[in-house]
Amino acid sequence: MPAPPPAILRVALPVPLPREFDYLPPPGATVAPEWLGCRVRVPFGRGGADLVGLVVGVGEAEGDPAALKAAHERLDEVPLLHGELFDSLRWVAGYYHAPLGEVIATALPALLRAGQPLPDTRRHGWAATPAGQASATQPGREGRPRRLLLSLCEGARDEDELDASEPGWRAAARALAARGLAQRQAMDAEASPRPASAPVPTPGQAAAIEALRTGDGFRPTLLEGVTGSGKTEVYLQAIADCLAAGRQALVLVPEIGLTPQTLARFRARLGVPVAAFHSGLADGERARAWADMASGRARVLVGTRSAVFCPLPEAGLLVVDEEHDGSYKQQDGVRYHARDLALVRGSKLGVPVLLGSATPSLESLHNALSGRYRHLRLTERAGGARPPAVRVLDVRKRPLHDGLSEALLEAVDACLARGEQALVFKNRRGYAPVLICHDCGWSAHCSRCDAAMTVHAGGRRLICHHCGARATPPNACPDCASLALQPQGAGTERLEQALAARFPEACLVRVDRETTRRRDALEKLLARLGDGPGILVGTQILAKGHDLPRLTLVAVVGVDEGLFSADFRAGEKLAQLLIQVAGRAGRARLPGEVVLQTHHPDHPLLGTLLNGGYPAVAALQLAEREAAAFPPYAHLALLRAEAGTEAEVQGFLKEAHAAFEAREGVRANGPMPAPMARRAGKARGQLLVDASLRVALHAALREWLPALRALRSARRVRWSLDVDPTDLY
DNA sequence: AGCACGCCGACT
DNA sequence: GTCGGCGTGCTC
Repeated sequence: MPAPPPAILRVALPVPLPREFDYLPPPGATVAPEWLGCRVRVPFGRGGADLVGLVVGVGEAEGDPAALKAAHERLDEVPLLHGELFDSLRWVAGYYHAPLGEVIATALPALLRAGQPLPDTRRHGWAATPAGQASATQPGREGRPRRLLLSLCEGARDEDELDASEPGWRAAARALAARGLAQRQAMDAEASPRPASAPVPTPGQAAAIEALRTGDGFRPTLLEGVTGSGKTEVYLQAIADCLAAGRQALVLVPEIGLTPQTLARFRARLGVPVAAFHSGLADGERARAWADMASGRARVLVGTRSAVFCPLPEAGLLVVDEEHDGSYKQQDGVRYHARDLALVRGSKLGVPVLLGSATPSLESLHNALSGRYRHLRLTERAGGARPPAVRVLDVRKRPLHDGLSEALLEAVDACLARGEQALVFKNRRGYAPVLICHDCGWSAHCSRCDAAMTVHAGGRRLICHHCGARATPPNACPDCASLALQPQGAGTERLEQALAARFPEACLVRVDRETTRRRDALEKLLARLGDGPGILVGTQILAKGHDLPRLTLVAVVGVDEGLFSADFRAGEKLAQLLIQVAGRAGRARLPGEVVLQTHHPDHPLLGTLLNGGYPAVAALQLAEREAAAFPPYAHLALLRAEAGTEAEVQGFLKEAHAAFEAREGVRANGPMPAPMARRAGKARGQLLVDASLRVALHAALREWLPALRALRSARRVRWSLDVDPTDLY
C-alpha cells in the first residue's frame, strides 16, 4: 500500500494574485484540521522574504510535493479567523473580486497582519506599592504623579478607566513605577459601572423600540428619523436589549461621527465595556479592541468603516448609524462598503441589522419601500423642538459682499442680537476657489491636475486640493501681464474674514479640514464657541453630530455648485447635505431658522426639498434613477485606469472593452471621459459596466478579470475594479 | 505588489 | 571599463 502523499497547507497571502499557495508544514509538524484559520509565516518569492498568511485549507498535494516550500512556523494555537467572520471575508473576496489574501490583510489590524500574537485581553490596572502607600503619607512635590499616587492609595484603578478619566496618566504611572511607588497588575473580575437610567422616550421612539423587540434572527430595519428625533436613543435601547440577552453589539458610525462625547454617552448608558475602533487609535489599541471583541470581554464595539471586520462571536445586533454616509465606502484597495458588509454579516450571523439615517441612501430606501427591509420612522423631534423654518434667499442681481448677501448678514445680525449662535455653511475651504484675471479671463490651474488652484492665506498662496501642490500667486497675469488678478468666489476662509469685519464683537470660529487637522481640534473649537452669541463658519464637517443648543440660524451659502453636477448621485448627496446641515438649527428649546442663499431659487430640487422634504426628493430621484436605469434599479462596476500618458490609459481601456464578452443585460460603456482626466500628473480614464441583474454583472466580471490580467497593455497602467462605485471618477 | 534577471547610456 | 535605467516574468 503506497504511503499517502504528505498533507499540505493552502495559504492565502497578502499579494494581489487571485489564488492561494500550497506549503508543506514546518519541519517536524503534522497538518491537522486545527490549522484552519491560523496564521503561518512562510517564505515567498525568490528573495525569500517572509510573509504572514492564513491557512484557508488543508489537504493533499495536487502536483509534486517536492516542488513545495515548507512554512516557517505556525503563529496561532487557536484559529484567528473562523466561522462567520471567515465566511464573510470569503464573501467580500467574491463580491468585490479581490484576492482572499488581500481581503484578509484588509480585515486584520496591522499588528495581527504583521504576525504579532493576539493581545492579552485580561484587564490590567495600577496599584500603589507598600512604598507608595508610605510615600503618600509624607509631604511630596505636587504634580501629576503625586495626584495619581494619592488616587491609587485609595484602591487599584483599571487602565481603561484611567484612559477615560485621567488624560496623560501613563507618563505619571511610568514615573511612579520607576521609583517603585506603583505597579501594574492584572485586575480581578471587572466591576461594571451601573448603567445610567434611560430618559423617557418620545412616543415615536417608544414605538420603534417596541417594534425592534419583535422577532429575532436576521432582519434589516431602516430607521428613518428626522434630524434631532433621537435615533441614538433607539440604538441605545436596542443595544441594551441585546446586552440583556447576553449578546454583543456592533455600532458603525461615520468617520467624523466617532467623538469622545459619542463614546462617553454609550459607556455611561450601557454599563458594559465599550470598545472603540477608528483610525485615530494606535496599532496596539486597535489590536486590543479586536481581541477584546474576539474574547467576548468587550460587549459593544463602536467604530468606523473598518470596525465591520471585528469578530462578533456572540453577536446580537448590528447598527449602522447615518447609513447613507459616504465614508462607509472604502476608496482604495479592497473597495468594500461597510454598510453592505454589515448586512451580509447580519445575515450570516442571524441577527438584526439596524440602519439609521435622517436621509437614507436611495439604495436602502428602495429596499425599505419594496418591503425587503422593515421601515420605521421617527417624524417628531425629541424634546419638543420644532422643525426649523426654511427661507430661500434669491440673490440674483443682488450685490454680494465676499459671497454673502445683505439679507443673510441681517439674519446673522438678528441672531447674534438675540444672544444666539449662527452657522454659516459653505462646502468649500480656502479663501476662494479660483484666481482669475479680470482682463483676459486667465485662471490659475494646477500643472499636474485638470483643476483650478484654490486661493489660500488671504490670497498669498495657491493650493491644489487634488494633489496638494502649492504655488505662489503671480503678481501679473501670465497671459496678458495685467495686474487685475482677483480671487473669484468665496471659501470658508474668506467668509470668516468677511464675517469678522462685519461682526467684530462676535465670537467667530471656522471649522474645516484646515482648522481641525489636529486631534480633538473640533472639540476645542466648539468649546471656544461656548454658550454665548457667536458664529460658526465651516464645511460639511459641521453637518452632523454635535448638538449645539444655542444654534438657531443655519445660513447655507454654497449650494449652486451641487445643483448642476454631472454625477448621477449629486442630487441625492446635495439633498442629504442640506437636510443634515439644516438639522443643526434649533435642536433644543429655541426655534431654528434656515436661510438658503442661491442663484437658482426655481431649481426643482430646491422646490421639492422645501415643499416635501427629503422623502419627496428621494421619491423624485428614485423615479429618475428608474427611468435612466441607474442604481438602485441597475448595478454598476467601474474599471479605473491610471498611467503616465493618455495613450496608455486609452489603449488599455479599449483592449479591456474588447475583451469584455457581451451577455444578456450587461453592457460595458466607454472608455468614458473621466471628469478629471489628469490628476497628480497622471492620466486617468474609466470604463463603466452596468447590468440589470446583480448575478449577471458578477458572472460577467468573473469571466472578464482573468482576461484583463492577461492583457499586455494592463502592465503599463495601474488599474482597479470598483464594484458598486459611489463616485464615478 | 515586490523582486530578480536582463539588455543599453553617462560616469569613476 | 562599470553603475543603473525600468521592461518582463514569477511567486506554492
